[in-house]
Amino acid sequence: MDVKTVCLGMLTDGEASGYDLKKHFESSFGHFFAAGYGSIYPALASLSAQGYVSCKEIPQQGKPDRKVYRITENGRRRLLQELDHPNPSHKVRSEFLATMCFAHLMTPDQVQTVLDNRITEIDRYLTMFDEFECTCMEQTPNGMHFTVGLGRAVMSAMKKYLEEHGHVLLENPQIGKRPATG
Amino acid sequence: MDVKTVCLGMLTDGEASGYDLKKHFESSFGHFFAAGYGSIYPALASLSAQGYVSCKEIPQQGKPDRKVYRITENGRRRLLQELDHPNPSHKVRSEFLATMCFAHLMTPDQVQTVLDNRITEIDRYLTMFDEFECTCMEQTPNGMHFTVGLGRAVMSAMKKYLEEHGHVLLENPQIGKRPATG
DNA sequence: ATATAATATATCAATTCGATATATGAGCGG
DNA sequence: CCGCTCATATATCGAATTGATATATTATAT
Repeated sequence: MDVKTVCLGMLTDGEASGYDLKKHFESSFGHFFAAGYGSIYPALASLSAQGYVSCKEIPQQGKPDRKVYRITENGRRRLLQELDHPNPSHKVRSEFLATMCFAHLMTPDQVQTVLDNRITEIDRYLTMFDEFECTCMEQTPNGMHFTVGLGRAVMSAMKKYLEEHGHVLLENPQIGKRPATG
Repeated sequence: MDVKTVCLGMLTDGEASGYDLKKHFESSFGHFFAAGYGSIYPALASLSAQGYVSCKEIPQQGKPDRKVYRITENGRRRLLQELDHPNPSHKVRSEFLATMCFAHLMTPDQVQTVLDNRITEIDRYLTMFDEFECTCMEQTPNGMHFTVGLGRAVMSAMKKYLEEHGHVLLENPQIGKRPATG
């Protein structure tokens, strides 16, 4: 399950350009599967070369031609194959938590700032989730509601934990400790 | 904050080889910052070339020489610089959630298997967290306890959500739906 | 006896990230 | 009306990362 497969899945909802897909990656998929142009455009080119999507070029003045992609029957079959994996991964890459591991090397002010900013970001996500539920259509698949709900549950738990336990990182600041490790 | 910086941080706890660091990445850091040999060894080589760590080669018979790295004063300064970023990222890359977005294209059996396997994996993490708290020393920095606690809070919330809402993905299976998108 | 796991380092192709380049129209403030 | 930012739209590129594989030996389990 790479960017290619997620693009393919998004195209089951109807034809779209790379630019359109990027907006999906930013909004509904943003909290668990980010992708930039540097991944999306090569993905679409590759899918097209493999015959999993067809491409319709719509000329525009000023802007580059708009390339609209549509999933093919082969693409649909390929997607079902990719979805048939029993144990898909769920990975976190957190510079935030990595930073907090070394809070004892930072000043309390630095730590507090990082904690505050994380909570602000979580609030941004929670707002985004609310907006999604307000603006989405009835035919929006269950899976989208499910992932947004899970995002909300996880983000809320994280916020609560930060508010309740963040203070332990501010206690006994020990900068410059460990004068002789060996 | 890349693998290089995290390695540098780990080395503030004492000297270690790439192999040793890999074990840290698998255990205490595993749930929020995974890294494989393909990242760790080049990172250590680069840190060494930049003078942020020193390297002591210990010959061994049979196995390759054990290379033990130690953080230098320059490295310590560099680490503090890297830690001085107010808004470190926290990113999720979830093939699991991406798959669940397309649950309506899968059979209920397939979806159930994926959900079950995710819960099993969460339980593995929760066990790992318990073991960490049992086996860690008194001088273990607050930050490590904090990140493990946050991991536990987040994983528990996720498990609860899966148990309470997973069933919505099994309702109205609509495989082969959308016969004419255009 | 055979297979697997642990110790230990290293490389490589494929993938992804993050920034940048290009080109234009719309809207807004000074 | 000039300049600024934002939105539209595609594309590339170096750097970082992933995941697999190679090598070599000993210890443990089947």
